[in-house]
Amino acid sequence: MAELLLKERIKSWRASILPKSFYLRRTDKVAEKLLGKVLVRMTPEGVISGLIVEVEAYFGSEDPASRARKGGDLRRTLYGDVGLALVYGIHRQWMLNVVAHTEDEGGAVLFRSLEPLEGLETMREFRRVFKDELLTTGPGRLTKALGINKSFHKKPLYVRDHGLWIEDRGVKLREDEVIRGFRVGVSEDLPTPYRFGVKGSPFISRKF
DNA sequence: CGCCAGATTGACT
DNA sequence: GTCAATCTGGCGG
Repeated sequence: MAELLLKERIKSWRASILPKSFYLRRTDKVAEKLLGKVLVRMTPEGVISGLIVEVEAYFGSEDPASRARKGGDLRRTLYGDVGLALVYGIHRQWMLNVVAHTEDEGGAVLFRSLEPLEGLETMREFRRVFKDELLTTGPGRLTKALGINKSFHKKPLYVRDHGLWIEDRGVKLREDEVIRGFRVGVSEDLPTPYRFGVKGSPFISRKF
């Protein structure tokens, strides 16, 4: 299969931040639409960014793998305002999600893998690895590479104020360039696959 | 405060 | 392939 690098398709003059309304629709639809968008982090060291090549959709309490099942703040956040970051820790890694769902529903999209775009030197510093394929391929790896931690929890990603946002730089994916699979690492999944990836990207975290 | 499950990673056989 | 490090959040007491 031919390798697909999304950075070669960037039309940077069209860069625009994704508005809050982008996240107010079915969680799986948002997940699919996030592929090819750019996750941007502004740090004192400069801009760090990556193209989104792999995501997963998680729903509300009816989803056996959803953190909504846990109750507490995670559940409240999943059912709350869309467009906010949802950050939580597991096995000493930070997981980055964005809250996305229709009215009265709960749901969020997990960022699983990026194609590194800007600030690779800083990423290597944060990650302490030197192979580009290992910088941002995995949910725990990408948060570390971008310097994302719990302080971003519940921060809106549709404004630049907090140094973390998502942009559209005009990268378009055809329907046949998106692959689906079952979610990674969950003990109990739904009968429908809710993992989405860019077909042919060398920056997918694990084989579909 | 203690217990425990967990959307992972990296080291090692 | 196996496996454990090491930490967060929720919940019971």
